[in-house]
Amino acid sequence: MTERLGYRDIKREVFRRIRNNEWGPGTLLPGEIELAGEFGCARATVNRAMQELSDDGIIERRRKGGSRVKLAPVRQITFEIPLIRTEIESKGATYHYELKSSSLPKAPRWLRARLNLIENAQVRHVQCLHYADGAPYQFEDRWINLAAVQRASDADFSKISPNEWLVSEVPYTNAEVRFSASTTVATVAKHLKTIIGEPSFLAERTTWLAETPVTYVRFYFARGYQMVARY
Amino acid sequence: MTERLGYRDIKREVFRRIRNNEWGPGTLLPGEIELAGEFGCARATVNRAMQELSDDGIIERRRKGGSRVKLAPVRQITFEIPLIRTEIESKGATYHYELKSSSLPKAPRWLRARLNLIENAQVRHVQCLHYADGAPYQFEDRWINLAAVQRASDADFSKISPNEWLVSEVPYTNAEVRFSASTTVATVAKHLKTIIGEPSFLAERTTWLAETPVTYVRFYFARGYQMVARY
DNA sequence: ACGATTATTATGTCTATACATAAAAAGGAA
DNA sequence: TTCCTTTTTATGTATAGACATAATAATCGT
Repeated sequence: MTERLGYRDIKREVFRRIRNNEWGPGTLLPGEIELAGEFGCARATVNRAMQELSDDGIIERRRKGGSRVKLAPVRQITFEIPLIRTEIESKGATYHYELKSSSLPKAPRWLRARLNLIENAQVRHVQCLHYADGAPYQFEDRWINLAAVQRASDADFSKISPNEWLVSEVPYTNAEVRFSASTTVATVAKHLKTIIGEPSFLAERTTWLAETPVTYVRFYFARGYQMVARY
Repeated sequence: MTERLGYRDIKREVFRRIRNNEWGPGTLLPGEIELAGEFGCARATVNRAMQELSDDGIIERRRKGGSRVKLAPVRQITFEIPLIRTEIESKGATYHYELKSSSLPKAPRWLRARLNLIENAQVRHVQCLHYADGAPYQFEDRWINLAAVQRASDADFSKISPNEWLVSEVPYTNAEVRFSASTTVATVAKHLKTIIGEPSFLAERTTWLAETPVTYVRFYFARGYQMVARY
């Protein structure tokens, strides 16, 4: 008696054939009913396997057209974006946080443009530093739109970072992230204890709650930082 | 008569309640049977919705424990990594490619260590440049393990980039990608026409076909490059 | 030959039912 | 109490059957 196959087995086997070039790029794959016959399972089981392969960007599926192996594998990388604290602690390092400055200015013009704020809009501006094993790891330069998160005006960021505070206050947001290589400027160099002019990995994030702009933040990483992903 | 609800509707509605803080972080959600009752559909339909919310990192599910809203929304960013040519052309720019150097050296020590190659392993080393609207866009510095891809030894990279050639030769691979901010060195500056010492966005990719190391490549991006993602 | 209509077909999704499995909860022995 | 075993339960997965839907293929009238 043969083993009973689950959708994972089928997914694995179909992927194996694709990887071994038994089914090369562009090949029209057997239909779900045919595969179900071969593997001795229900069509729904094959369907789930193929659906996931499609989600993973391995195959392309069209009604009536059938499934075929993707020609140009527009492969996708997925990065998990944890809290800085989690990231540091998961490396086995000790996390430590320090508030550097905090103010309630009117939003400067460039920020108003970026977040689409009205003139005279008030924001909270916070700068802070995240340490790993006592060494500066990331400098956070954040602007919070008070019209979106009123409680941010009197929140105490000396113990908890604005990052973590916001996650607990406004958990589910849309965001745009930009990664780039920047030149370290004096203010950042002072905190990260790096040299002015050196390359620094920069992550910028703009966040909305539905349509309302919530926050814009720049994360400057210490020298040598690498963002890693596997797929 | 009420509309018939599909798993997308249920997923949307559950997510809406989470976002509106009706179900805050950590909340234990109703069980699948209960939700199926509320929405008037089969448990399998609710199951699919919840499964996807779990994949998206919105909720956490455990057998017997039930589903709960994630405390720290470890949301994930997905970058699409198209071919450079596709990336450039999708911006409406004209793509142009130029081979800069090509050789068949023995793998240097650092590469052997990285790809876990035997001593005296032969590799193909290719340097080339990708242009957008005539301006240097990305410098590609690639090493191909000939033991994994023999045809790479006499492939002609003067017309087609090693990137595209490899995609058609070795379709589905595992890869590790590292992004960082690097200092522009002389050789790269010469090709990208930037200044030595300037920050440059660097992407490194190591690729395996099953267990066999296939290629290691460095992509140096021109000044001002940003990698963008939304979620 | 050509355009419009109709038939066919592979995937998309839902349902009801069943059993599997991990993990919490309850119970029992020491 | 503490540790071990048993029960319970929510999710995980498989199945057969049904209908929906999009897109191709076939047909038909001109």
